[in-house]
Order: sequence, then structure tokens, then C-alpha cells
Amino acid sequence: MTQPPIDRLLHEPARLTIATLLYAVESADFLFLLRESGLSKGNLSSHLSRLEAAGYVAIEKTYRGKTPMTICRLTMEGREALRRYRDQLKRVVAALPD
Amino acid sequence: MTQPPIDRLLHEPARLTIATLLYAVESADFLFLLRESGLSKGNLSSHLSRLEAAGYVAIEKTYRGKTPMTICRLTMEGREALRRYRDQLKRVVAALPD
DNA sequence: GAGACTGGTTTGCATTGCAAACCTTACTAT
DNA sequence: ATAGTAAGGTTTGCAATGCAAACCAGTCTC
Repeated sequence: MTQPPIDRLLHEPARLTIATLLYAVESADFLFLLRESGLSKGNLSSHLSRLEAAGYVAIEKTYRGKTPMTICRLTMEGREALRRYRDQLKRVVAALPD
Repeated sequence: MTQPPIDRLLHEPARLTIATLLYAVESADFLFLLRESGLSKGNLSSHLSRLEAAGYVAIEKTYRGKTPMTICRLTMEGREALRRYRDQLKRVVAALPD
């Protein structure tokens, strides 16, 4: 056996959750992700930043009326990465006993 | 969506590799794990310690002739944990798109 | 304008993963 | 004897992480 390749960025459950949520939609705002992910605000914010730094997520800050709104989308790269991770994970599961 | 339960100890690829290797056998020594896992010695040593601290692995230090030998086994708890993790991972994969 | 709320970001900190450096014992050569 | 090397691991040092508490800017209410 050897170490299987795995995308460590998406291997973190919190970020996988975010990516999966974003995969299903064209875009989502911070509060939607906050509700759906169950993460704390700080956590969500920092994981989003990391996904953005990796080019997986695009973040746009705008306003809904007078209150700020952060809109997040999964980039093409992010979508491909999620599919790749899914395949990597499938291989990991397949290599597990039983 | 909410955060799925996942065993963080086994979620680390290095430790999952170790556990999987040990699952297949009754016991294995350090050098076997070293070769098969592809981990560095230091890494293998510290991950084994963490698995031992969690009760997943039992470690016995003995001698092969005159040279020290570290024998590792997956405990029943460790075996159950690995099966549980496999099931958790299956659910994660199933929840992923496509 | 004091206080509270909204929508986030930053800070502080304990935990991690990693490999380089180290340790101990045994063997070998000089 | 002693210097050097190898085997079998463990410990150390450090950068990177995950997390939530604390913070901040703008808005609304009283």
C-alpha cells in the first residue's frame, strides 16, 4: 500500500460541506451557507477564504438594500476539484475492508 | 445539510492507511508498516502513538534476536472504528453530487 | 445618541502533521 | 579499546490548521 492521493483542502469536512452545498447551486450567500452548513460564522468565513485562495470559490461582496451580502460560487476549478475528490474518496472506500 | 459525523482520527490519510494495513493481519511490526505505508519513521511512530492513545492499536515492544521490534495490532475497538469509519465515508460519498 | 442587531472578519490559542535530529543498542573495522 | 556505521525507533521544532470568542462597521430602534 502507499499513500493515496487526496485533496487535503476538500478532505476537511467543513470545506467539503461548503463545496457540496455550492455545487448544487449557481451561487449562494453567506447566510445561506451559515444556516445549511451548521458552521460558526468565523469558521465559515475562514474556510471560504481558504477555498477562495485555492481558486475553488469566487466571492463577491455586494449589498442587499443596505446590508452587506457575500455571494459565493464554486468556480469551474472548484467543481472539477469536487468531482475529483469524490472519485478519490470512492477509491479509498473501495480499498477499505469488506 | 449539516456536518456529518466522522472519526477525525481515521480521517487522517496516514492513520487510515495504518489501520487498513493492520486490519488485514493479526499483527505487524514497525518495519512492515514503514515499508507498506510509505510514511517516514517519525510520522509512523507518532501516528501509531495516537492510535494507541485512542485504544485503536495495541503496541508491544519486544526483540527479534537482539534487535528491538515493535509489534502492532488493531484492537477490537480499532477494528470496529475502522468499519464505522468506512460506513461514514460511504455515506459521505453517497451524499456527493453525481 | 445609546443600545442592539446584521453580516461578517480577525485574533488567540491549542492541536496537528511532518521530517530532521536525536537516542540506544548492536555490530564491524582498526 | 575505540571509532564508525547501521537498525529501530522516539523526540523536537516548527509551520500550518481548526475553532470560536472577540471584534468591527454599518444600520435600525428607542
